[in-house]
Amino acid sequence: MSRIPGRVPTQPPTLADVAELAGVSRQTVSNAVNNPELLRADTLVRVQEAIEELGYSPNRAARNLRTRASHLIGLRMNPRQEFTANAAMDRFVHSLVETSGEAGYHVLLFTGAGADPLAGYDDLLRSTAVDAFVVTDTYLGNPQAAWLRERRAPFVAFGRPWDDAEATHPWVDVDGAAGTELATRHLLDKGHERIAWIGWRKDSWIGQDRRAGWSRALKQRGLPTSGLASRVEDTICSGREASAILLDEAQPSAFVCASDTLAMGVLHTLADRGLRPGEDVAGIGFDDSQVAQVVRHGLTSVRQPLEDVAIQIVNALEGLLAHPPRVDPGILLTPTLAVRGSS
Amino acid sequence: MSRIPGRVPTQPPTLADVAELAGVSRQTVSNAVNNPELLRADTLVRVQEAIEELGYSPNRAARNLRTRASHLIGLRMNPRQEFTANAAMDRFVHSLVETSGEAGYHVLLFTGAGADPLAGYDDLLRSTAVDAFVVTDTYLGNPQAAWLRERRAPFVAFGRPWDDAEATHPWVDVDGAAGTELATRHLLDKGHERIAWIGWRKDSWIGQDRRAGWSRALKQRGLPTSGLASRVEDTICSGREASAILLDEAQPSAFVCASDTLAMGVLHTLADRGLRPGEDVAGIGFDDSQVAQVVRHGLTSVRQPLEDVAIQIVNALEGLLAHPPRVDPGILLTPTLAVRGSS
DNA sequence: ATGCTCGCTTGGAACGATCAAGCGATGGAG
DNA sequence: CTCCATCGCTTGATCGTTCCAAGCGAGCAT
Repeated sequence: MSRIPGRVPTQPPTLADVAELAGVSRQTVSNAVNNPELLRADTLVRVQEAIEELGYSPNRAARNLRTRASHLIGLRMNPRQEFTANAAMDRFVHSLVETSGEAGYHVLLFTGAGADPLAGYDDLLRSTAVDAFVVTDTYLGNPQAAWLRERRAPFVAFGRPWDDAEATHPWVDVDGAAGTELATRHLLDKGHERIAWIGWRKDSWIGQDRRAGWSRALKQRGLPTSGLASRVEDTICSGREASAILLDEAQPSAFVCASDTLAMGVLHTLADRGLRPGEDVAGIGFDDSQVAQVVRHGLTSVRQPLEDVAIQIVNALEGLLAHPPRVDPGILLTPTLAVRGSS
Repeated sequence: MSRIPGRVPTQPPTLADVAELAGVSRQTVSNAVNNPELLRADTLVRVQEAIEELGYSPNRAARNLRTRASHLIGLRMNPRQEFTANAAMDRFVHSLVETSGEAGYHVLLFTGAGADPLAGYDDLLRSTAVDAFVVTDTYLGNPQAAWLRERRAPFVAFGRPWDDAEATHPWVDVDGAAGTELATRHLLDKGHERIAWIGWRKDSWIGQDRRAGWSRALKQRGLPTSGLASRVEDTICSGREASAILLDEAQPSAFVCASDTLAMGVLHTLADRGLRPGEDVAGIGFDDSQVAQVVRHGLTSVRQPLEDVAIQIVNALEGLLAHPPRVDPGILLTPTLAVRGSS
């Protein structure tokens, strides 16, 4: 059945409209869109012309209903913390949207309204609104992972399953230790021998990982680490205090930090004491945030390859959603070092 | 028709399943979900129990197909520019996701792949994937606005229709002039009399708007503006150079800038010359980016009420999508001043 | 000439929800 | 007692697409 002739063109054209115009059946139009190789060349051209002429595009809802797929990927926005790790997030979302767009997927943002972080997932999952999730907040173990697996919801994690080596879901992560090792080596090459670490408390997996790179690099050269490490909250203030104490008690000539925030604290301390960053004392941060780029003289920082992370995540997602599904193994990517004036 | 008895529970429950369990018809279940007031109290309870027991949630695709609505709002991510105005964007997206979530809408991100910024809109529109758009990149006029209107696509703009006073679409914007006026007054109250402006080139509507607030505040007190204004690119380097020249030629005691980026340039110049920000020379930025918050002593900055912007935008969207549609007039919100050490 | 396969096309039936009309029971008014 | 409106729920049709199985003409071998 086609549109009533005198109908206003408010309604978008349907498959049937295209079929009528091209003089073929609905199924043929559907094949022209989804399996063009099934059609004879001349028929295909005719149908494509009709599609072009009407400006037809398949109705997403109808297609989703029939195929039980939405081509949407759910991404939960972490509760907004004014500064921590957020810098990287923005870049990551950008990359993810672009990469998944090329693969025919769109990104659906949502928030876990209030206390229960699973509420948002549950709703989208049960209403079959998304095909899969990208889970990013895996910094403290990840309760979602077990929950999602239990519900057989396809998902890929940005972040290792730290506390669960047996986890079977695909994941992509950045090798934080490799990043801080890179940073520490860079300082060693510049002649520094007393290199301090300012990081997070022990219960942070990511923090422990990043710290490991620093100590590994030093130990490899037979240099000391004891007395040169500090564990604090991820605030500028903490970084500032920690660096002041370390300077007094251990006289390091350089700092490697678990975040740009902490590194900014170091820069503040240097300024307090009239020390020139990069000349008197060096400092390196982590995440290559906007701050690192615009601060005076620039802050050397470990940069996560978020574009590559997004590519790998989308790739893993395509695997999960393929027929039959393919579960990729975890992938660990190596960060780079953005060298600026502070080192 | 219900599920085949022996079927595995892989398939989510449908309306029909709930209906069977509750001993009512499909339509009654539908009403229980969408128009509960139509049911007798005891029936409603019975249906709700069945819904609860099965963990039922309406299938989005089916509902979308029937109601011709997706409850999705399209938001185009601007092509990533490493720093400009991006800071605010992140905060805005957060607020938008949260606010629209409360109104029952989700945010769908997409990118205009490549050159044609309209391609992404067109695709989503024709496939009826989204109900409406939020348009943010209206800084240089907005070609999308005319295009979307022509296609009768509902949309709300974050940003005034500068070049088209006759535009009929709803919009929400922040009064940039009020913000810079606030900043300038703040400096005047501190005793400054020679206050310089560093802004963008004339072809930027937003830049002109922000500049107007500075000159208005000065003229109101009978203070001079000539020779105190500079127009440059939005980079730190430009801000640094412009402020150096202004200091030499016009001896201002304070700067108001069109962006945090430019203000950072000012801070760099002050540091170059051994001047203390906030004590010797004051500086104020715009956007209250992360940088403003973490730079040493802090950078005073005009803060856009992005949470309120999001609320108003969602409100206008709800109007557009209501039956009958309601087209709200444009809304102009007033920013606040985040006072820090630089002033 | 017959039968069979092959390649493309065709009508019918889902997918799971909502809309519009219908229908029996109840109750108040005439 | 009849009529009709109202209430509360049920029934059939429909949204636009893809899947399924059948149709059908042409080509080829027997």
